[in-house]
Amino acid sequence: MTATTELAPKYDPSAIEREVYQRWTDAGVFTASTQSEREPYVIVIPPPNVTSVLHMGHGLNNTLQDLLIRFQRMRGKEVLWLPGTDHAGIATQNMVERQLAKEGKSRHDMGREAFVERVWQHVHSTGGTILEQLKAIGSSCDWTRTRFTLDEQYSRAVRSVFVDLFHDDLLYRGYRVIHWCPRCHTALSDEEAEFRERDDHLYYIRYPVVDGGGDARVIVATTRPETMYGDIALVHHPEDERFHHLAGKSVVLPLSNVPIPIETSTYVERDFGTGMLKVTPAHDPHDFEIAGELEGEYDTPVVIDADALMAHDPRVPEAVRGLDRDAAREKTVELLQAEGLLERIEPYRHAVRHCYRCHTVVEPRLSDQWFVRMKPLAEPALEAYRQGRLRFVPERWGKVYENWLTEIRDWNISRQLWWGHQIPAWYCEAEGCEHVTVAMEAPAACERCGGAVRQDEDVLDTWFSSWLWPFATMGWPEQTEDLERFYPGHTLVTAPDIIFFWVARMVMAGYHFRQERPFTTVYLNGVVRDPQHRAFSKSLGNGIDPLEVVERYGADALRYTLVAGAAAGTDVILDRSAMDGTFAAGRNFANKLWNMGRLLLAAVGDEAPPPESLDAAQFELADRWILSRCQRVVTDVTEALERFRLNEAAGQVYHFVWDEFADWYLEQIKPRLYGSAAGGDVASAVAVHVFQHALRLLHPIMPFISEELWRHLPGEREQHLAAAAWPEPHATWVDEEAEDQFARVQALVTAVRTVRAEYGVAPGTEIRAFARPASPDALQAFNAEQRTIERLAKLSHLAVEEPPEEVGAHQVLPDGSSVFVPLGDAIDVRQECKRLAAERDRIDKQLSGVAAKLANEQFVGRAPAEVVERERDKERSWREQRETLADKLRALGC
RNA sequence: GGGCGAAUAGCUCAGGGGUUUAGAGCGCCUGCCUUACAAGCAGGAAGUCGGGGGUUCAAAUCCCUCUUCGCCCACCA
Repeated sequence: MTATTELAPKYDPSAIEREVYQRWTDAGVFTASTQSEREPYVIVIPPPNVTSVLHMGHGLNNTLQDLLIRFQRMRGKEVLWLPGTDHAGIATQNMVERQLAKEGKSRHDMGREAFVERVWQHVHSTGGTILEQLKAIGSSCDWTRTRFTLDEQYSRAVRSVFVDLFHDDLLYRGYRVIHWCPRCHTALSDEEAEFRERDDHLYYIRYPVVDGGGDARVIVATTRPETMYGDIALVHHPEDERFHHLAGKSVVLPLSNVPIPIETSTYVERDFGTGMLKVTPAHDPHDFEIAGELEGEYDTPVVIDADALMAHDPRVPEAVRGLDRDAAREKTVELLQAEGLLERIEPYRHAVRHCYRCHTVVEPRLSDQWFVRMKPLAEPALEAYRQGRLRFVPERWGKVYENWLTEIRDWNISRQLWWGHQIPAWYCEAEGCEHVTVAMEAPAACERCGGAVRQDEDVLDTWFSSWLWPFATMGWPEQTEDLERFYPGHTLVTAPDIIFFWVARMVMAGYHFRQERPFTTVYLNGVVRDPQHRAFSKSLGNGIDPLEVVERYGADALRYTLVAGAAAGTDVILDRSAMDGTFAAGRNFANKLWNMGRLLLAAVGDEAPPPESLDAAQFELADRWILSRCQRVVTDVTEALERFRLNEAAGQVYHFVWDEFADWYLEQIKPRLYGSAAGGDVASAVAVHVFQHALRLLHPIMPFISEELWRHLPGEREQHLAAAAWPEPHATWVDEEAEDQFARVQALVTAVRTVRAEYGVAPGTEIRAFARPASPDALQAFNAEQRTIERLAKLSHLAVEEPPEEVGAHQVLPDGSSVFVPLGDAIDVRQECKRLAAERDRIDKQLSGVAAKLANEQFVGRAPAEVVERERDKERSWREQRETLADKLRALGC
């Protein structure tokens, strides 16, 4: 017999988690094989930033992935959960630049090579921390396949994609206005420039009309007066009659004193501002487009530089040159006012684009960048969704995906950074030859003229490497065994905020480069928030560190809380100021499991035969009941997991294990286990069997404690639970009769307990009870389980017969049976009368409700027969209860 | 401007046309240190399911509308 002392009375997760994890990795449980015959199941991790540390969002996301992975592994799939990290261009570069700033240096002081070397150092020293932290929450990734988006092999994949797209004319170099972060000093894609509401002003500026006679003015409303020095024209809608008298005229650009023409454009909204718009092609993407459509040649004066400082340009007044854009705005307004050219200023709230990394207001900037032509790539990705080959859970996110792909615009992939994949394009430096060589490796010379070449200094958008993650991690473009075996994958688990950045683009890349979707289901987990529904963030300090939770409550408690608290795709609210309350359910549950394990270890021998090997005739009602319940729970939990109803699965195991197995079954079999009743071997065999099933069902959610208990219990302990088989329901053990009968036993025991509690019968006092069964089934149940009932309800005597004429308490059971507990002097007759009268009134209310329903011909005529029948049963039950109560009241002489 | 989601017990949330009397965890109240577990056991209180209207024999559930929160998208400068 295994000594109980092996397990401490309180579960201490920190004492076992590390070792358990070590045993899994030692045994290679997480390593996927390309050789097995099993069906594959693949998840690629959303690669966290290489320098990041684990936060609760990762905790939730990876717990869910691990749950699915462990579930499928136990179901016999050849499972691959591929881990890795992302080089995170802007984020990582910014981080290292901040370090340099503390040393009083900038990356420009060091030069590109030294800076990149420095970033690598940083990555090597701190990078990968997050992967270690994932182990602490139990993530069963295949660590032999860890990848990084800047690995040499991965870089080849990225370059290869660039070259392929270029040759397919899906990639081009374009000169246009893009989003520029003046702080990060790089271009951003549309997705990376996030809109944020901002309180601003609308400035109404007077532009004097050239030869307009006297003081003719055109008034233009703008939010950005400082860009006016770059104006090349004013435009109004061609059908706007208010301005027809100005046809062919020009205005003087105030402060710059250059004439600019008045033109027309259908782009202009007549109702906004004054109906006249200033065109600043270098500093507004739409103005750039308008300018392109205007007749004639126009310059595109650049009046704001890369640092968002005003240019030293003749158009810019001297007093404004070199000011940053905000100061320039103030100064410009001041100058306009001085010249009487400012009509008025109105408060104005609008959405302004900000850098998604540093939240600086983005500056539109005219420049050369590389773009991916997205429309053709989006087609198959859209088709896949519309034809149901790609599924979203919850479904509503599919519409978000579809909408974005439908409205898709070209993707700017150039970043003016040093950290990342340098663009594999080489420009010819020979005079007059403007040829661009795009190739996997540096060409020795220009492929057209043989002149010297210079590589594009920019790097690629981080997402231009991560969109290849599902296959570049498997060795693509080489045709590897992994690729053969594990692509396409199956489920992607991620947060909805990167549907555009990542999910949609992976689908596009998957179809374009592999002619196959990268996964079939996208499960979107929610966002972790605080009780005010604010997302966790460092600046707010409202976050909870998952590792602190692991330390205090254990990884399983963390996982249980996250899984049980996250219905498909809904946000998870966690309260930092109430850690104990937040994680209590998981921690308490783990402790409960632990103690159930202790009980079984103490009571059960070193061997427990499978219940099938026992003589079924020896099974008592409780045995048949728990075995039957167990089969149903296996079915329900399996189905819930298959349907991604993860929180329901968690709830089902929890309630089965705690409310049914522990509170009823284990309590019921104690006399048998302790030898005071016969049938101990049957009880322990059934108990171990059911508990083992529960541990299997629980393992994907709470891997550590389930594995540790599994190891101690008799059974297949030589095998890791992580690699054990998922249970199959045994239809032959489903026993509805036993479930019904045991439900009656439970009801009767509960009724007596209620009486004891309500009438304050001392816990030690044994009492008598008289049951009046409502049906032969009920009678059979009471008779069969008389001893169980007596024990669990602390009865000295249970009689299934007419109760004596005595004062006592009366309880009605759900099936209409009733129980009477004589209480003699313990009862206060007047109090009891009051209590019973209140009870009678309540029943009358119910009764009249049901009666009214049944009197309604519409209901009886139209509702399904079973519903009507149920109502009839209800009425019968209430009526009986009513009569019984009336008897009781009479007996008491109320 | 368009779209999506949420509003259910003190708190955090499930549920989703008829399932006895709407559920869970935490918290609260009462009684118990019953030899697996006080991180426990037993019992209990607590909700007119955000407001209003509608469809239906039947609405927390479906439809409309309003209010309040949150999110996403968007070229009226």
